[in-house]
Amino acid sequence: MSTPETPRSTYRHGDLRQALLDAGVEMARTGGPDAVILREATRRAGVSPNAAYRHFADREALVRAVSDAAQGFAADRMATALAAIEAAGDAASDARLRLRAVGSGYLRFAQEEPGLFRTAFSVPTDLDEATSISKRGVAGRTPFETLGGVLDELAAAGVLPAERRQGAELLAWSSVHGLGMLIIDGPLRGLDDRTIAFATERLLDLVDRGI
Amino acid sequence: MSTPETPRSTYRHGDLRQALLDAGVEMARTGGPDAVILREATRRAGVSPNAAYRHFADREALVRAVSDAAQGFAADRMATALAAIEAAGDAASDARLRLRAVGSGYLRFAQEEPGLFRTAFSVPTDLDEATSISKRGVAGRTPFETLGGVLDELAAAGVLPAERRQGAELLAWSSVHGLGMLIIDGPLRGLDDRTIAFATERLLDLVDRGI
DNA sequence: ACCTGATGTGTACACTGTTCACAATGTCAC
DNA sequence: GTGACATTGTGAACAGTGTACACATCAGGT
Repeated sequence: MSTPETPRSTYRHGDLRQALLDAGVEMARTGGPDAVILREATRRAGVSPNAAYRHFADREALVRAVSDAAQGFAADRMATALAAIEAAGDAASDARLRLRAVGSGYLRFAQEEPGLFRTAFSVPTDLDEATSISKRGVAGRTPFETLGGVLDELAAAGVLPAERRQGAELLAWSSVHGLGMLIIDGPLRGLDDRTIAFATERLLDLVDRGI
Repeated sequence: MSTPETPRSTYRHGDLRQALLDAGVEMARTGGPDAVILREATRRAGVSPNAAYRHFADREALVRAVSDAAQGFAADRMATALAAIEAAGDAASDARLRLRAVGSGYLRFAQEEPGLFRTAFSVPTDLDEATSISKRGVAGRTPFETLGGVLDELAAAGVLPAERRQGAELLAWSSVHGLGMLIIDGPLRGLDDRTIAFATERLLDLVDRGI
């Protein structure tokens, strides 16, 4: 598991940065940000420990890069959840369904990939970086932008009063994010899937009523 | 800062467990759970590194103890916020005000003591331990119990429909907790106090409408 | 063919958590 | 009292971590 694929004949690695990032993602997947360990990443890449410093200033920089990648994965999960919704009813109820989809995609990601979720969302980042390219999923949007898009739809459909649109990301995100954290390593940890699914539905109800 | 108070003449320390816990709390206050470092705690207590193992199985056990203590502090903050509310109106609006107080106490704690907040609420604990004695504040209640009490008042006053009372802790807690995490080291980190206060009020509005 | 910058290596240091054998002390039965 | 025993603290040691410094190796432009 921690052995390099092949001893590598060339002096240069080729794409060490990416290799370190990939290794970091795998470690984060199993143990969250604290499990991202620099030396182990270099070991998996089949390279000496210090080689990492040619690509990342320090361990924290690596963890941040992993965090960005993890946010991209989260964005993907949200996007697929969105794509699964077929528009049928009027614009208003469609928009509401889509907000729910975003929330449940986010929470499913938390449940299925707790390590990556924690790495994505509990590593310090500033708000002005919430739209940075490195956090984008394959669809080209960050989680923050994905949520924002759905809120725009809600506002356009008249469900969300215009004066409440600004900053609404914050509220929706807070609620859902909080449940995610509590499920992962808060007091709700280890509850069975049915209970979690139920809690998710009720939380989405709350947001739907309160937003 | 990291030197023992006095070189200690007796072989026995006297109350090493508490001394280690206190040191741990101070470290957590400045840097969160990761900053709780076992050797440093023993250093501050003026004792050899291994002495800690007579009182805590390993570092994780120490961190958990610090986490419990931090939850006690959070409970205190919530209790004082509650105490500041003077009952004036009818039972219904009183109960709603008290729920807001609990939420804003929780969030104030997050803002003023981010390190302790993270230590309190992002260290794995099971739900059945949410009422453990070690997490109690000076008023004798854990944060979970404090919230539960106010929700009982809401239900009694008829604001919260009885069929929605069960599990309501989860919803309220999730929302507020999420905002706390986002403020501390999520994308909202470093926002000014006014913005945070505004976000808090809006989030409490959401909970008030949606619970 | 050389120079230069980029990338990887080797050695080394301070620090961490943790284990093992051992020392000092309190406590309790007799 | 006086041992025996359990409790609590010590010392030396080990593996593992992040990181700095000097050095080696190479790719590409002149």
